[in-house]
Amino acid sequence: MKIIYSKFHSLENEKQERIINAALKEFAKNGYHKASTNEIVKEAEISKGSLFNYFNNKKELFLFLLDYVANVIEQIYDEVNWNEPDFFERIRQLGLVKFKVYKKFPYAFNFLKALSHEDAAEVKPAINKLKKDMVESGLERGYQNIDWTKFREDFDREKVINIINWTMLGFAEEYMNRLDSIEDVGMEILHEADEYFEILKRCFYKKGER
Amino acid sequence: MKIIYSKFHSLENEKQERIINAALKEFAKNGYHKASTNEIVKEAEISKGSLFNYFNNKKELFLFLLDYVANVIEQIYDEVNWNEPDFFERIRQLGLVKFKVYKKFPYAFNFLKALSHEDAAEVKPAINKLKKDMVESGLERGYQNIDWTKFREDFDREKVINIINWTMLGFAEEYMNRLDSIEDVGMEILHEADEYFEILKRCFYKKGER
DNA sequence: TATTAATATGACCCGAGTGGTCAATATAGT
DNA sequence: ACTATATTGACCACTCGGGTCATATTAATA
Repeated sequence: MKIIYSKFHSLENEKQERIINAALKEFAKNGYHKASTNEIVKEAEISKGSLFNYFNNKKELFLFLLDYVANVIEQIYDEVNWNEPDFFERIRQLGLVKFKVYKKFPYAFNFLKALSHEDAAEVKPAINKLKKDMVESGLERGYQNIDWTKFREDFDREKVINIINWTMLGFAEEYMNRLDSIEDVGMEILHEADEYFEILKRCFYKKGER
Repeated sequence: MKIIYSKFHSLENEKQERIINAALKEFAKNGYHKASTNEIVKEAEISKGSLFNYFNNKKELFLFLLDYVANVIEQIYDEVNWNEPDFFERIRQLGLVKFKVYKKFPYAFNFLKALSHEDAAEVKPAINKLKKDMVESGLERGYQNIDWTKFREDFDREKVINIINWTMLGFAEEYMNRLDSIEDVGMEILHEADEYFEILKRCFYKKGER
């Protein structure tokens, strides 16, 4: 049975986002149990009473976030062109869409990542369901339609893919650390990422491929 | 002024390690403020009274750990052969030594990493000092004596180094996630890492270099 | 504008958990 | 046997947790 959270949804958008971001941040940082609703209402600039008016309790708030984030991810996947055959162009697109999400919900990915270490029994089943759904709908699409013939054949493909992904992850993290605030990520990040793509292409594509 | 913690140091080694690891784990996971001394004594299998006998209070315990970890890192650096000119051999060695430390203090690196996000005012100055010292003594040595002529010259060297490092970091993390417990890391990890080195060498070294 | 309905507020509740203490106990040394 | 040292965990004062609710503020209706 699906809960509708009508109280919350009839709020102005900006307030909704403030609450979502505050909650994502707090849960991501501290996990379900140690996350403080006091901290959330302070960050979201609403009163305690309001929060518990929109969501009956902490657990409902958390479950709402799970669902919300799942939808956001779903949306990301829908925006990507899964027919693009060039591997680098594909992850570039994925990066771009993720970047847009990041601007709106800076803590969504941290929240998602933290889920894997979550051990609160009350929310574990919901988390496992989310994971299952994401693997099914996500990895299913995964790298379909990619033109692997562009790649050199003398390397283990899985390892090459890992190197490329870890490079992007490492770059993104290092880039974030360079900034003072998580909020002021600019478009420059993509230019710099492209320079890494350029190197990796020349390493892993056959000569002459672009 | 340096505190000696004589009470603690006259304990049997095994007990010292149990306490250190329990404390590192708790602080790494929860940060200074939210770390619980109750949790630490439970994990270390000592009584509350004992902990506060060895260390007068939470802050002293934390400062002790800072100092201890700094020394461990220092030791790592001393074990590495800084004359080895081959870049990959060098970080392989570093990995090996880190691996040894990891077996003894599984949470030391998590603890160190968590320090950068620590915001407890009571311990901030000590953390900053540690960071300063580590950058000075560590990055100083850094990549000295490396034979850079082995590398292709048509790539930006800094970016290449980043790719290699991020690959190793990504690999290590992925490897850890594959394991059930942080404790059962085996030597196989090095063999698998070597396979990545092989790929990266063929990418970034000039033809014919090994 | 007066009245009602809907929202938003934060002081307050009680239970859980905090860092830290200390009289009582167990162990070791002589 | 006696003393000195090491260890224990019940206990304390206090903070902070999720959640409530009477009151205050705003919006809607007339």
